[in-house]
Amino acid sequence: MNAAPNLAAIGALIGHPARAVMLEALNDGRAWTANELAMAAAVTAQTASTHLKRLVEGGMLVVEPQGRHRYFRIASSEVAEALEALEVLATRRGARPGLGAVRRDPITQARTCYDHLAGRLGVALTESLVAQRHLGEDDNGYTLTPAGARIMTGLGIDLTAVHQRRRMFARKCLDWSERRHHLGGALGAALTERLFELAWLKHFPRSRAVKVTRQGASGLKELGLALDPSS
Amino acid sequence: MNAAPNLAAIGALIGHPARAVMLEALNDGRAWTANELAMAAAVTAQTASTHLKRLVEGGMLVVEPQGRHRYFRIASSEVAEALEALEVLATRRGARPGLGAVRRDPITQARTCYDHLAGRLGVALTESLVAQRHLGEDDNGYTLTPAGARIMTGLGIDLTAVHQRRRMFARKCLDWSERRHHLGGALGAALTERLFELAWLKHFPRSRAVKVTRQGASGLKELGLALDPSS
DNA sequence: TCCATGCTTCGATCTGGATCGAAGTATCTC
DNA sequence: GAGATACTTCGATCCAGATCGAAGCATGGA
Repeated sequence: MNAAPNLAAIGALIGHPARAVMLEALNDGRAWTANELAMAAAVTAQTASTHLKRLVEGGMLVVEPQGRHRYFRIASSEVAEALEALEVLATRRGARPGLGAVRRDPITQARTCYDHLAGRLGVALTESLVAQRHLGEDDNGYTLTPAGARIMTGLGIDLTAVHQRRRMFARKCLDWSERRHHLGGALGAALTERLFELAWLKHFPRSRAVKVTRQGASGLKELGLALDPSS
Repeated sequence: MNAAPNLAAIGALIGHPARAVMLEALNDGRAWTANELAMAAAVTAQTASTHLKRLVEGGMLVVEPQGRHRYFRIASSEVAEALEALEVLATRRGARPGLGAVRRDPITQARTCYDHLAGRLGVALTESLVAQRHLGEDDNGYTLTPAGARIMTGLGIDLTAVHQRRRMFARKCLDWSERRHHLGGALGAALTERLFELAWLKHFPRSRAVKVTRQGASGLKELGLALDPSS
């Protein structure tokens, strides 16, 4: 049994500029309409339609009709993880944020990587949680300390439900813009979701980029969590 | 900063049939010559040459000249992990081994997935190590028990060196042919390498497929490790 | 040194897939 | 019901990239 034909097919799905833009946009974890994706990719509605059809048939996206609108989103966390792995490679070969430069670009500052927080903010929060000993590190990723469990529960996160999800609990996720780790896995997703629910985070319009709200900044400060990575 | 152009470029590298065959072949962890890869992909040497050049420039492969021969191999474990993540997706959408059928295909039986053992054998050994309590499981992957450490050390594996590698120690790696986990990470790689060194495993010629030698079967049996997954 | 082999480069040919104008279908709003 | 909007399908056009024959360069062996 040879996997190469299907590997090539998946690669080809990702390997076209318009489709890559769409996948990137959808990696904010939200659902987008066909029209929004056409505009994001700077193609006509009919071109977007054929691309989206291929992405759905290829298992990368799922579509939900709501009246005249068709909402597309990434099909699974497996798809997101594969895109993430490719992004790490893509950044290694592409232009990378200068080492010394402080980038002000909203995407590198803070963004959602499907369902968890990435960018400078993602790295900062993660490292802060480690420094405060809310997160430990073991051979395979992060662990949650008793103090960390109290913080999460205090924020309203149901840790039992998080443990029961069929994915890694607390993954060390290599951040493509920072080349350091941010918290992924079920815990990273739960924390990020909760911070959005609390309105401590919100999205820039039509973007993966994320900003910390005023109440978020003060809430995170109270927890002793930093908004900038240590140097 | 938008990552889509580079994402599309990486996808396109993988997304061509001849190149996908080459990447698949190289995922056995060995180095192949340009001619061997041309034959694997059923293209002429000149076509292979242009493809290989693109894969090297794209950071997927590295090349080492040895006299007239040029040996290509996968550039890093990050590349291998990205390919693996895509393979999981690719199998989900492609023809999948029938549930009830017992596949005799050497690739699904046992193969190397870059640097660790996969397929039925990889899953069997992993589950056996878990059943014998040589491996534990935690939130993020596998852990090595004291009994497991004795086994590994007894086999000649330097666990200190394994711990120092900059990658996950003992990863739960979803096997694309079995839809169950096999042992990946630095430990999976070290164990597999050692089993080849001991001549307990050997490759089918020019293939990712792996066979257990007679001494391997008896050595593994002595350790109480199964060659077939439990049902 | 000559011949064989491995590999790369060059240039011409071909094709698969992206693209968009036009048209059609479905849903929404007044 | 009419008009607007969202989206899909159809068909013609175009082009980027794959392909291989030919030629050239590098290495190995007799």
